[in-house]
Formats: sequence, structure tokens, C-alpha cells
Amino acid sequence: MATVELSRLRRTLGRWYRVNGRHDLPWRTTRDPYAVLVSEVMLQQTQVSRVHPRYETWLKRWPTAESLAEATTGTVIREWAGLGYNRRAVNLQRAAREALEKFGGIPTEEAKLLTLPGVGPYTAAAVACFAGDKRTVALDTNIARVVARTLLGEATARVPHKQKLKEAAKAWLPKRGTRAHQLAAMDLGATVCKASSPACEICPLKSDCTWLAAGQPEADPTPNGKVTAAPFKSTARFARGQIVAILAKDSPLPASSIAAQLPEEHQENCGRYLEALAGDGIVTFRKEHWGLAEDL
DNA sequence: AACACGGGGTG
DNA sequence: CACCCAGTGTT
Repeated sequence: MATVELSRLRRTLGRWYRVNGRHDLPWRTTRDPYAVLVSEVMLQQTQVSRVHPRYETWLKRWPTAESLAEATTGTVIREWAGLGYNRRAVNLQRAAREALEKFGGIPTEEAKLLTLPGVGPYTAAAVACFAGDKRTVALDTNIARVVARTLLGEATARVPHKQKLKEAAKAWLPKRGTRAHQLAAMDLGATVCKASSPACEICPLKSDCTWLAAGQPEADPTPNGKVTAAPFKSTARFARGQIVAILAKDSPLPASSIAAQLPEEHQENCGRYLEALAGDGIVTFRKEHWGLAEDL
């Protein structure tokens, strides 16, 4: 991609963002690393619309890393209820505790962030950029798709192209204003350059998009080689979620009374699920009873 | 590279 | 029912 085109794409995206960006999102009006970290962890695999109300409640209850660190893990899991991937809640609190101990607070240096549990390449870069205004590539699914299409002419961001995508995204970064640039690319991906039924007619980048120029070639069909996935209700994931919900409402409980509240098909595996949940730090076992972590 | 890990919204 | 969503950790 020629330098001149990249700089035009940057400016066009910036103009679009100033008018159409989601500037009112509460985690965008703060530069507090803790608040930004909370939002980024909540947003892992979870839509903005679902996170928005929960983020506000969370920050009201635990406005600082210190307050979250002092809470009981069981309390944290209850507050998380319904957001899914309960490990994220456990890791978020662990991250707060570790960061306070090691760094005296939530850092904005990518390398330090990366040492925290539940903080991977994306989240570390996002906190560094959005809270610390650091110039680093935060490649989430939206930005990856925008880069894949506009710059590389690919329909989707494919795993094998991850490194290429990162390089292209980096080349696209402005010298200054990285934060706004990446938020803009993210918003474009979320509202216009969508995974399915993208709105190319109204896209500000349509005249420069290599994917559109190539006639929007379809992505390769998903490798449908696998057997049809089991109904969600019969997955271990569903059962684990049920167990956490049961213990959030009423604990401590012996394994037998937990199992009794599960759907028939999951009862015999209840013990296995509990052990796995304990391994994830979500539940604990004391005196023949199970409860949410630190609740016993 | 492939899986496990939640749950709700959408077509 | 299938796919999608501001991913991470383990094998």
C-alpha cells in the first residue's frame, strides 16, 4: 500500500470518526487505566450493548483497583453474572491484585500489562493505547476485518494472516493520534464494515477499498468438516454456567444438592465440572461443601 | 493449530 | 440452527 494512499485513508477515516464515532461510550471519556481495563476485559467476546450497563454498575461498586482487590472473589463473580466466561471476572480481580502488588496500580506499559492474568496481546495494547495514549497496534476483530478488507483485499481476517494484518495495521497508524485512529477503525468495523452484510455504499473508504474493488470476493466457506455442534443446553459450558448460577444464589452446598438442580443429562458429570471450576478459581471446596471462591 | 470457555442477539 | 461478538490460556 502506497504511503500517499495510507495517509488519505487515515484522514478520511478521521473525518468520518469525528462525525459518526461512538464518542459517548463511558470507557472512552476516561483515561483511568483501571476503568479502561475493566471495559476491555468485559468486551472480550462480548458486544458493546451488553457491556454498557454492566460497566457503569461495576465502576460504581468498585471505582478503583484497590476496591476491587479488597472484594471477595465470590462477590465479584456475582456482579459478573450473565456476562459469560466467568474466568474473566476471576482474572480481572487477580490482575488488579497483582498489579497493585507489582506496579502499585494498573500500568499503561504494554509489557507490564501482558504479565497480568487475562490480559493478552489485544487487551494489553488496548489499555496502553486508550488509557496511556501509547502508539501500539491493538488488533481486535473489528480492526482486523477493516484492515483485511480495505488494505489487503481479503473478505475476513484469517488466522494465518495474523502477522500480515498486524504489519498492515501498524503501517496504517498515524504518527500522532493513534488512540483516535484505532477507535475510529474499530467503530467503522462495528457499524459499517460489518462481518455480515457490510454497508459498503455508505463507507467512507469505499473508493480506496481493495476488497470492494475486487468485487467483494466471498470468504472461503467455513470448513464444515466437523459434526454438527451439540445443542448448547447439553454442553459442559452450559452446565458450568448453571452451577455458578446455583452457587451465586445459594451456597455453600454439597455436591449432591448441586447435581440435583442440574438437568438430568449433566448430573453424573457434576463432580467433574466442579473440579474444573475449582481449577479456574471460580469455586472452592471446604468441609464437604462447595461455594464461590473466597465465599466459604 | 485447535479447543475450551458463556450467553444473548440476529437472520 | 448458524454465526457473531473490543480474546485468552492451554494443549
